[in-house]
Order: sequence, then C-alpha cells, then structure tokens
Amino acid sequence: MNAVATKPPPENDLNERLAHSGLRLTPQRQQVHEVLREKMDHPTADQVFLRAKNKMPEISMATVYNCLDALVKCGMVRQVTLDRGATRFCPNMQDHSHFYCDECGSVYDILQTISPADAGIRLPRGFRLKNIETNLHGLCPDCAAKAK
Amino acid sequence: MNAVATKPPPENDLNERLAHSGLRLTPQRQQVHEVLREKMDHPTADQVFLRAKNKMPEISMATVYNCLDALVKCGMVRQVTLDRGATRFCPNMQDHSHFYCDECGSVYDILQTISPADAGIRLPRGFRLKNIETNLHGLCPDCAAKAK
DNA sequence: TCAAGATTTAGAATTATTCTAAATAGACGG
DNA sequence: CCGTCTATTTAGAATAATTCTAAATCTTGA
Ligand SMILES: [Mn+2]
Ligand SMILES: [Mn+2]
Ligand SMILES: [Zn+2]
Ligand SMILES: [Zn+2]
Repeated sequence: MNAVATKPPPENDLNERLAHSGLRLTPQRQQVHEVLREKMDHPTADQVFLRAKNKMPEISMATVYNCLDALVKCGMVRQVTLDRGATRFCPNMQDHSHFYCDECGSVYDILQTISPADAGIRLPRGFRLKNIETNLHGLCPDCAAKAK
Repeated sequence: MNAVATKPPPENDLNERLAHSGLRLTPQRQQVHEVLREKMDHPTADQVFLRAKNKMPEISMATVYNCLDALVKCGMVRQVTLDRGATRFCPNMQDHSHFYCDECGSVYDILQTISPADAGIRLPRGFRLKNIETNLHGLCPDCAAKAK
C-alpha cells in the first residue's frame, strides 16, 4: 500500500478529485488549497481567508467556507476539530494523527496512527466504520520546556 | 491499574474531585452532572441546559457552561468535539472512544480493551503526551441498515 | 457577625458558521 | 462567437455557539 509509487503529482489530483465529485476547479478553490499547502499549520477558516486575500484580494469569507467544504468533500483536505474553537483544516491526506498542545493551541502532524485492532476496539454489530481519527493531547516541545 | 478495586462510589467522587481542584460542590454542578449521567447520549450544552431546567428551573445557560467547565476541569466529564457543531459532553470517564454517525449525528461509547497509550505511539522528542482521543466515523446500525 | 472569595445569573458581546439572493463566470451546443 | 444554463462567488444578514461582564447571592471561616 505504501511501496507502490503510482501517486500522481498532487496538483493534477486537485482537478481530478474535484471533477470526480462533480465539482469544478476554480481559481478560488485552487488558491485555498495552495494556502493550505504553503503552511501546513492547520489554520482556521478565518486564517485561510486572511492568507488567501494576499494573492486574491476579492475573495470572500463565504467563498473560503465554500471552498474548504468542496475540498473536504472531494477528499483533498481534512477537517480537524480539537476543542471548542474554530475548526482547523489540513491538506495532508496521508494517514496521520494530530497532536494538539493544550497550552498554546498549536497542532502538529504525527505520522503514526493506531489501527482499531491495536487500540483494542471492537465495534458492536451493525456499525459501519468509515475512518478513524486520533487526536493526541498534551504539551508541544516549547510549552513542555517552559512548564519545567 | 485496573485490577485493584479502590474506586469509591461515583457520587462521593464528585464532591472529592471538585474539592481536589479547589472547586465547591454546588446544587447546580450536582444537577448538571446528574443530567449527564441520566442519559448518556452526549448532549450539547444547550441540551444539558434544557434538561437541567426541569428539576431546577432557575438555572441559567451561563451556569451550565460554568458547571460543565468545572466538571471537565476536575476530571468528572469529558468534552467531545466531533464536527463543526456544538461540543458534546460525556460523563463516562472509563477509557473509551466515540463512534460518530456521519448520517444522523448520534454518538456512541465504544469500549476499548487496550488503553490507546499502550498502543505504541511514538512521539518526536520534546512532546509531552497527556491523553489520546479516538473518534470513529461511520454509520450507526440504524443508518447503515437504511443505506442498504 | 462580617469579610473574602466563589458561584450564579441575565444579558450583552463576541466568535464561528450558515444562509440568502443577486452577480458573475465558465462550459456547452449551435 | 453567441446565448443559455448552471455552478460558483459574493456581500451581507442571520443564526448558532460560546464567552464575557458586572451585579446579586451564597459559603466559608475568622
Ligand atoms: Mn494534519
Ligand atoms: Mn462517551
Ligand atoms: Zn504549545
Ligand atoms: Zn445514524
């Protein structure tokens, strides 16, 4: 699953994946996606809006939400909800989990996931599992150092 | 860790745990906690408010938020954030994960046989892990049946 | 009994997200 | 190219979720 390198360059992917979901590739969707890939710090919709405005000053907040929803729907972006604050967005579609610093709120990709089997999870009859989300909570290196 | 049965009855626990965090046991906190234990369907703050009002008509929304925060802080309640909607609350402090039905939004407790901490996540140097949260997404039995 | 501090409360304020309706863009058939 | 059709974008209003504020109330413990 990991050994065969048939993955097309991610940019083509965007076009195709949108099409596959009956969605068009628009400058705005492209821009929002680029913003996410540029700095993979899991920004909120609001932060995406501010960053996208630099290259595309006319873009609106509603469009950013629309684009993010489109990108999530077609599987190019993941939604990350970690606390009561705004939802964050992640363009890394590799299997990974998120480390959330309870102190400063920063989010890190952790390239390791727990399979349900490893976690000892057994679903009762009838449930249909689609995907698993693992969120690690604690202190980031900076905050851990300060805490000492 | 699991074998020694020194756990006091959960109601005493509430008093003690609050005290341990420098918080008082108040009728409102008790009521909010009771509401959560009565129907463990992971209600939102709003739903907790409505249910609590039945026995305690003067309780306010602000108090419900305050109480929920207090209960979370002292470790009697878990916060569950699953999508862009309102945060949900869970009074089950056993090690378990949550199944979220993407179709109808219902949430189920899924018991784990192995603590995820033991499942072998390896963090880069410097990170201090406090706890792991596992969210399962898919279809609940009802929705899975309808989907066929 | 009193002072200090914690908690509750109503309502205002803020933040996050969704909705609405009109304008625009772009694909497609002719 | 032209006109039509539909998807998308847009501004702003509306709604939903949460937090804040300041005053009232309660509790605790000198
Ligand atoms: Mn990520
Ligand atoms: Mn639960
Ligand atoms: Zn941090
Ligand atoms: Zn369902």
